[in-house]
Amino acid sequence: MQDSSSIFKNRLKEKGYKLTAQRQAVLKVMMEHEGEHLRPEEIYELVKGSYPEIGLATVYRTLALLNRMELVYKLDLNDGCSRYELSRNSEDHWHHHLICLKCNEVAEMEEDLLESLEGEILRKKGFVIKDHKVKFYGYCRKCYSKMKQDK
Amino acid sequence: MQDSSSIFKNRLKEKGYKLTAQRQAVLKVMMEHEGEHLRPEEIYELVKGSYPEIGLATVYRTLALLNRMELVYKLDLNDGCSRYELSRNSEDHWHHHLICLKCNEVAEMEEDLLESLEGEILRKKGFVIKDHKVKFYGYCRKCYSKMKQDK
DNA sequence: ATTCATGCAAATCGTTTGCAACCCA
DNA sequence: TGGGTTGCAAACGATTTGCATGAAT
Repeated sequence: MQDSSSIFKNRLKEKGYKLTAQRQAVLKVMMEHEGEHLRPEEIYELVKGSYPEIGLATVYRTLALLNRMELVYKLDLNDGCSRYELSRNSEDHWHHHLICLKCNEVAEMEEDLLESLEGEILRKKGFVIKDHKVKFYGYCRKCYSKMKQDK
Repeated sequence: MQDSSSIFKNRLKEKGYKLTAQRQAVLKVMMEHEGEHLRPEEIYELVKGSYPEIGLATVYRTLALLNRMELVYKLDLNDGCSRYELSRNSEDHWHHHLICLKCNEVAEMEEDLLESLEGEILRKKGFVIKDHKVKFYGYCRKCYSKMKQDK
């Protein structure tokens, strides 16, 4: 079993790309924040902790690279910017996000309850699914009970 | 049963907003292109057919207004811009999009196969779902059979 | 030594906003 | 008449790019 950073090294070598301190620093930040949905700007600030000279453009370029290598996952929560998170492993492509309309918190569901749906889509539409993104908008437990109370 | 433009007139009146030629022109374009996923820029060009003096900012403002009134639906296909489509009716919030990774065509699925999933999420997470957006990425029938052939 | 990567600043893209003129109710 | 609405241009925020320098192989 390999961790993200050794996978990264291997894939860089494969493609003839270089392993730089900046690239390692970005990946390290992503690994230290597994499960979070970070904006490029935030990642930039965090990386500056261990590598102060880094430029924002490099962060963008590195995130795009990590995304192509499936080490991070790019997501769009419809809040005007893109967000990145470490992928748990490259096999799992299930990302269910529960977005609270009240407090804007983003919770996750890992479960792949959509599998039966994929079979149905293949049968009905002949469409072969490789990935999906699912977002649910609503009210989280906390906000929902507060809303009932206030009423 | 009311059509979109009479709903629009009523809701504008309700809120003390005004019915202008520009607003009518934008809605007309959206109605003439039901089922399509148009970019604001495209909508702008189309509206100029019947209303050449219109400004792009007005198109944006009108689309935001129509979206708030649930007469159009804003979607994000992760291609770097937002897209709008006429909503069939304000009750249905199910928008399943099948996005082909080969030809980029966007097909739709209307069916609300996710309903049982919503019950489960409520039970497990206490999260009350008001809306959801589901995107499936893969290969459409046409591209998939072409790929098998070419191989 | 070569080639790729970086930092910076300028450029770009989609979108929003300030404002004076305009026009529906 | 008066307040919402428009068109224009300028402002905006996120992201990308050109380029000379710097670093990894």
